[in-house]
Amino acid sequence: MPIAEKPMRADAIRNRAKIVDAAYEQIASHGVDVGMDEIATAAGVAVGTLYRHFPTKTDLVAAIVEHYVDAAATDAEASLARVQTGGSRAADELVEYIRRVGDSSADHVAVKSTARSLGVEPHPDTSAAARVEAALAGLVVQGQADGDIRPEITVDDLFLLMTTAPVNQAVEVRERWLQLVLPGITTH
Amino acid sequence: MPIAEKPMRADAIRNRAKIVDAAYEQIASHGVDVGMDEIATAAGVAVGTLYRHFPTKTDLVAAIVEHYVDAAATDAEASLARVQTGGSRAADELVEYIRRVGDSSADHVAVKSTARSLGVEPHPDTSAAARVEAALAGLVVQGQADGDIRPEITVDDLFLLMTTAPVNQAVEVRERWLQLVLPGITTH
Amino acid sequence: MPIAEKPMRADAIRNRAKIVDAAYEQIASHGVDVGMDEIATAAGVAVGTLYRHFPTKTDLVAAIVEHYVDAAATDAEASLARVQTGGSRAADELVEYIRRVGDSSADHVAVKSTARSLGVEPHPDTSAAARVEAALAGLVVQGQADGDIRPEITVDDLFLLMTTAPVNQAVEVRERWLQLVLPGITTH
Amino acid sequence: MPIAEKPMRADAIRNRAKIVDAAYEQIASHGVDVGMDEIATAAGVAVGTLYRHFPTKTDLVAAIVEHYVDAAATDAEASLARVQTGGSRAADELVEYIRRVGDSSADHVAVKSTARSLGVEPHPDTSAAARVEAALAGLVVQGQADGDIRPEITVDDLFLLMTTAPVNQAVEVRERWLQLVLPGITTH
DNA sequence: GATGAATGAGTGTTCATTCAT
DNA sequence: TATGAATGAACACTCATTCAT
Repeated sequence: MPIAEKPMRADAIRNRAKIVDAAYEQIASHGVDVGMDEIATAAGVAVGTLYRHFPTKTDLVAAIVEHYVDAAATDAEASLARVQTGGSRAADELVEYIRRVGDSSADHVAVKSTARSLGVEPHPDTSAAARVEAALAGLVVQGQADGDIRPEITVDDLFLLMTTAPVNQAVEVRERWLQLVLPGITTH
Repeated sequence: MPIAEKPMRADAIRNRAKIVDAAYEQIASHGVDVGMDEIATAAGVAVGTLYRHFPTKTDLVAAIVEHYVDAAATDAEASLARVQTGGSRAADELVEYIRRVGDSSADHVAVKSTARSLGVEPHPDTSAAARVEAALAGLVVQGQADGDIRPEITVDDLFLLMTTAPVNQAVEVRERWLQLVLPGITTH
Repeated sequence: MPIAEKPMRADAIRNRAKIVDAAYEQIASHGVDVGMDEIATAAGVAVGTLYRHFPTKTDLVAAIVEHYVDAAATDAEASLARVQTGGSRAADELVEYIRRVGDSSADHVAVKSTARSLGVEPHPDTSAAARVEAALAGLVVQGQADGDIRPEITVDDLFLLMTTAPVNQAVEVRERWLQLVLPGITTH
Repeated sequence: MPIAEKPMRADAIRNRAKIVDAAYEQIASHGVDVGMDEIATAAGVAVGTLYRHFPTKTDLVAAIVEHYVDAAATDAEASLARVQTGGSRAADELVEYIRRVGDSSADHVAVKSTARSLGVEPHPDTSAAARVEAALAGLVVQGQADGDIRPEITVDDLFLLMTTAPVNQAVEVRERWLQLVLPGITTH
């Protein structure tokens, strides 16, 4: 039963979003070591405001990761939906999904390493993470029912592979990695 | 025409070794951002000494990486030797080698990311790196001749996988990763 | 079109002044090599504050020099004013001015050499420097019209002498130097 | 009555000379802040050797200054000799001497400021300084007897002017300075 | 609530000097 | 005695965080 939180003021919400976006952008393009001032400037607010929303740099990064996971969750759910409506095959969606996750991280080099370097848990117990898990589970089960995915594969296996994907490398490298890794997942 | 380098003094050699060891240890356990002072203290020398041996933090990290690659090279050559003397099967040695590399890095969390974060080339054109490459090439060729390794596999593929191995995870996780990845390399 | 600069906060202005004063004092009495920390302490602020106002030691010294030149400009203009209102003779004012500049620098040994050693231009194209030049030019012209100043003397000549004055010596020495140098400027 | 000092070994003397030369060169061209290591390297010895000869950087600089004063002394004595043999007029020699001192320092920018910045007395009580003084005294007296030099001028006056000469400026500037300063010394 | 000035511990690095070889 | 490796205090500068306005 959630504690009733006073709703944020409209401009505070707007600021929060601006900050997360700017921080994402800055950290992605200049690495974890961008200063808080730089992030604040990029977000068009003062440092103080930034600290009002995120008491710690770590908190800010955690928010970014959550943001990122959230997008991934929405993506995964869309994949599952396409399968469930008969629009496509589960295994194909799974492969495409892994590829897309790698691609999107690739544009934003440092986010993952950032998260780790600041001790942010890779899989925070967010609802977003849970949503990814649920959607992928759906795809795996269906893929196995189709006989396309190896029966012993679990969602954790997929997480393991995705968290070790060579995100900050050229497309060809990422594609080659996918080809190397696929036989361990699929049945053919 | 050999370059006439004056041999280092005995104590200087000892210090250099102490420094590399301590730096390895410190960076591995506390991340790249350990201070040079901390490293020096851990090595039992003064900062100045550290800087006499490595004019820059980057130089120090490069030396550590080289040290690490060197060990990996010796290991790979031993594997190849065992195969060439008929002592064991190339594919088996390859798998074991990958596992060992993961194990050894595992104790020392951050070294690889460290190297990258400081702009140290992952594969500096060291003789050590060349040695690893040569030995692994030998294993791959033999494994393919044996029909154990997929014909399209190259040494670069192995590097790709090894550099994305989940080094900083528990044994079981690393083992699971190996099982997921193996089908992409071997023929069975 | 005036550049819209947000006015500094009152306390920031106060701090800036405190810093310039303290830096002047410290550098003057202990030489250029006083640490920034020492200057900060003397100013009663933390180093960070010092760096917020002057991003570089060189910037700080430049500010000090400007401060100093500014005072000299005001002084020179006062001299010229006295002459123009008929209150005194141009040549006398000139001599007194040179003496005063020597005196004021004398308390603060190293400022000039400091400026030079940090690569700060001796005559930055500040309005202050221009003001000194204009006022001295006025005095020189009038002194020549009076027949007191040698006709070939220029403002640059005065600068040359003033920048070579023995600022860090005892009064008597400085006075003797003035007597040695005067015949080259005046007609008697 | 000097204490009998054990004569230096031949190679020690050679080293001392090499060091002073190298130090002169280095400090002149790179400023006071050249490291002792750099000086030692330039002199072809190890730092330890340098420190055996000069226990302190200040001592080394003092030695350089003495070296410089020594050359100036020889020069001054030659001037005096030319006057005494009737070869030239004292006042002319004096002016030329001042010009030469400025010139020679000019090649070696930082030496004087160096000396001062390290707290080396400008007129160490060396025999060399005494020789300069004696020779200049001879020139002054003769110049005054000739009616060319103002009667109130002393050797100290000359020192005062020479130590304030704009040594590190272009020839034209130095020449202009000389013209400005001459009327204070001569009778015409 | 937002601002941005102030804080101060910490960083990598230098260099005069000492001392074991 | 000469060597050059070791020392360590000092330096200019940074940046996450706090707090007066």
